[in-house]
Amino acid sequence: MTAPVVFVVDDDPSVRKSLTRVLTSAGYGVETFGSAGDFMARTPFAGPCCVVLDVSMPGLTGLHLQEALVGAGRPMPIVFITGHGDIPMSVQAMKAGAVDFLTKPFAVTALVAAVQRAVAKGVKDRGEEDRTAEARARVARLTPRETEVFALVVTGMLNKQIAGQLGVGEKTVKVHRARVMEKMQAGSVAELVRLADRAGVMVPAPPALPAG
Amino acid sequence: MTAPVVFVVDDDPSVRKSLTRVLTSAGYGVETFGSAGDFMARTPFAGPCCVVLDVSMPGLTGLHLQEALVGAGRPMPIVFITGHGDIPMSVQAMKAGAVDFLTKPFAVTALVAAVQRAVAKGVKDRGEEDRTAEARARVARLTPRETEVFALVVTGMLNKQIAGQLGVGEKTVKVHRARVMEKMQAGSVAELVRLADRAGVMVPAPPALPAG
DNA sequence: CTCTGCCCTGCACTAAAGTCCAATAGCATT
DNA sequence: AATGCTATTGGACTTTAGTGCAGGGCAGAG
Repeated sequence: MTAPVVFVVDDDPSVRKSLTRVLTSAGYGVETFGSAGDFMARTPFAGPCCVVLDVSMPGLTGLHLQEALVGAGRPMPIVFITGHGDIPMSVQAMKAGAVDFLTKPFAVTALVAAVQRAVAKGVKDRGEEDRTAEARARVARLTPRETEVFALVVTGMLNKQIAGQLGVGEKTVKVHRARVMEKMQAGSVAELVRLADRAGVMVPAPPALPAG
Repeated sequence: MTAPVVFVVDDDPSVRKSLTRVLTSAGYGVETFGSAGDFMARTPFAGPCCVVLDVSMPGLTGLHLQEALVGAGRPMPIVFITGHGDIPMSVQAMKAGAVDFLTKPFAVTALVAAVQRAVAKGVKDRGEEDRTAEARARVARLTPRETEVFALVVTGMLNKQIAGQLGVGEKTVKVHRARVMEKMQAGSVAELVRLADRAGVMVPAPPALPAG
């Protein structure tokens, strides 16, 4: 059981030092960075973690780093700290998903509490993402036809109806369906439906009828 | 097609007047209130709407009103405006779900844009809530036994397994199951699963085996 | 050309789910 | 006692889903 890691990003060495002391004594692992760029260069961390970030820094600001992390598909829970922030800045940060936005001087307990919430959120979000990614990965292994059948099955349609919709025999649907269950590693329709919803599977538009 | 309504809550009559002018010309219906209490007393509005709220008011503040609305099970999207706010205040508001937090003086376009986002969010959230409430209402109509069967069906278990789990005959399960489908107005297992997930149905703990 | 992957299908059969009709029984309310 | 809701089950039967084995066609890679 490794302790959660807090990444401190601040251009002021004395702030880094004091935050390190506080967070370490609170039981967290701590890594410090002097600029947003330095942090972005770090290898993505897989375990429980969060970022404590100074909003105003030379070069990439904290808000920019926040955007960059999201843009890089590497979203992380962020606790902002600032000495000279303003309301629009804090609002933007919160809109972009920040966990908290503290102004100096702040109580140590407030920071630790925020970090704790951030780590918890990170773990939760990571779990969600992982499961969604796994579901999508499985969907990606389906052949085009299997994907179509999959989408219709989770609609609740009968094999017969699916067959009609796709213009193939019912038997064919059964075969595809069996493969879908296997590839999606679903033991039941219920599981299949949940996997579909998680992966965001959409029903394909039904083809125009050839004529009544 | 009625226009969305914006509820303006501000203790300053001149602000109410100018906001009314701006929002009306932007195509919104507007109702103004001089205090949080006045607004709480209003009959809940069913259509698309949002609140434009001054944070600092005598009596109940904007932040308190925000809490009160949530506490009353009547959450509404809120756009805060303030002349003398601070960062902690804005952060608290955003954490509590505010759509935006504008400081005076603000651009009219910024307000209108925020209101538009708020109304959109309100419509979306309302829809979600309605559907969840509907699902729960249906679940509430189930008898205890039906509820158990329901919970197990959406797990993906076979009738035979459910029968074993509940200690009844497979036939009995079929009967309950049919009633569940009817009462839940589900046309397929897929729909049933989605209703269950939306209503937050949990699987009951399996009874201890009588002995291996 | 062969091999492989994808798509389509038929037949036969088992298992599971859904649908009627009908009946018994406990429990609570009226 | 009568009525109504819930829970339970049986029997008979139809419809679906799932499985195994068999085949065919088509297109791209080697």
